[in-house]
Amino acid sequence: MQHEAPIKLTVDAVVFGYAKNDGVSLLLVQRAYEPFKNEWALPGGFVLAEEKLETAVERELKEETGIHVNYLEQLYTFGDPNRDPRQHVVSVAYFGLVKSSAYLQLKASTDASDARWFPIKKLPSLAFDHKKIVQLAIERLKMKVRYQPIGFELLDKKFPFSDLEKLYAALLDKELNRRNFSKKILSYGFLEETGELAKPEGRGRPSMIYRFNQKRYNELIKEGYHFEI
Amino acid sequence: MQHEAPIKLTVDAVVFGYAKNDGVSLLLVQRAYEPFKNEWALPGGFVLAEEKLETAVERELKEETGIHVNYLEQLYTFGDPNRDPRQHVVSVAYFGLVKSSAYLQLKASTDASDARWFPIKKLPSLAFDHKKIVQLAIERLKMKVRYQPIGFELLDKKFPFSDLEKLYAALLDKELNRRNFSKKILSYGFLEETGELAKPEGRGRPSMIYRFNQKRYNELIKEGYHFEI
DNA sequence: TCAAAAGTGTTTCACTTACACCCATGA
DNA sequence: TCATGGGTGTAAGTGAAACACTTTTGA
Repeated sequence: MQHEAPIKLTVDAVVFGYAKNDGVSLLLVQRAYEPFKNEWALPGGFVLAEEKLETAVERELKEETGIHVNYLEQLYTFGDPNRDPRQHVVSVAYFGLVKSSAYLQLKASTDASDARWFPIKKLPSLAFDHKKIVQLAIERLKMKVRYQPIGFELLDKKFPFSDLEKLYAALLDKELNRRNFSKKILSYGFLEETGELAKPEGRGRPSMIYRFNQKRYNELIKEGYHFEI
Repeated sequence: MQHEAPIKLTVDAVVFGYAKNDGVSLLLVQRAYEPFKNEWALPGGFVLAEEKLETAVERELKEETGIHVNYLEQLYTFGDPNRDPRQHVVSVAYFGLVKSSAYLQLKASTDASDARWFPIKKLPSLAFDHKKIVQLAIERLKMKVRYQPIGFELLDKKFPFSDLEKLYAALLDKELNRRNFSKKILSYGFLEETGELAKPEGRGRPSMIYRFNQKRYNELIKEGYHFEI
């Protein structure tokens, strides 16, 4: 057993963003070195000694993309001995979400650079086993959005109601009855009207602007409430 | 950075069993060495070079307890730098279930030895951060039992309907309306009557014996079915 | 023959679903 | 003034919850 290469530990981040035009998108970076040089991959890298896993993810995201996520949870740990051609590398994958504003920011600052958003319907081929990781993350996102208010992490603090509707339609991948969607989600009581109206784009009545009330949501959870779309 | 101790990787197994008298129980081992010598801990240990994580879990379980689980899924990865007093050890925790028969077997074979079942309502204090791991696993078990048929992994192939009822009452930690429970779970169609009757214990009408039809369940899942208690 | 445990029929109520209609805006 | 997108009221259908009753067993 002596002199065997020890198992290495990395983290990878599957970060989703949302914009009305692109739909749900995934943050990818282009690899600068072998293996898989020039291919697209998840942001991530080795965990430093004495470093927390979450810290490692946030550090790598900052370094490689400049992005700060406002939601982060652990996804799954991938440990197949040959997922990295060089040696046994175990990777703890995280699942992150950014608000629309951060989404647009990256788009502006790194145009033609090595970090980019890809709509999840048009993903390039990916390095390592990252395709598998991404698939799992997408499943998780689609499942989770149904019973936890993570949809709001993809929208700005204030958002037109119609955006929320479009986001859910995109995530659940089906058209939903407008009437029933609004009745249901408003009935929970954690959405607040701001009183503002969206400025109309093209024609049609402008949508009302809402805000997610995290405090109210936490109270409801304490009361044993359980929301589901 | 040279000469820093590399991060070590371990696996831990949170294995649950069920018996009518003890309720839901957790499999623990008594540590033979420092640190935490003689304290109770989750079965587990270091991942070998080129070893899959699941293989490592199953190997450690076999070595330390002789138990073979019939359900195993990854739970969470714990990576806090100081969760082990010796050095930075990252542990991938798994969540396992064994059927009643295996449960009773361990009870018989290792009586007064170093592996034992503890009812989850009467757990001893645990080594490392294992208490936290166990809490997460219990939450997962309670959540998951509501929308996935993992309850059957804790019962034998054939079981009296009343056992299923008691198991669910124990897991959900509330009394449930007998009439409605049976109507609901039987309506899904993945439970089969065997035609047998349980031999009565004490007085009262003997319960009918059922069997979980995994094939039928898989079909239902494919059809987009989604069960929930 | 009685208490205990298990099995079953039916009504009530709440919530989802579906449908229809009204309102505000730009072209 | 009309097409488009957004907001709202309500009837019909479906399924869970509650309740009451029957059956089978050992004491």
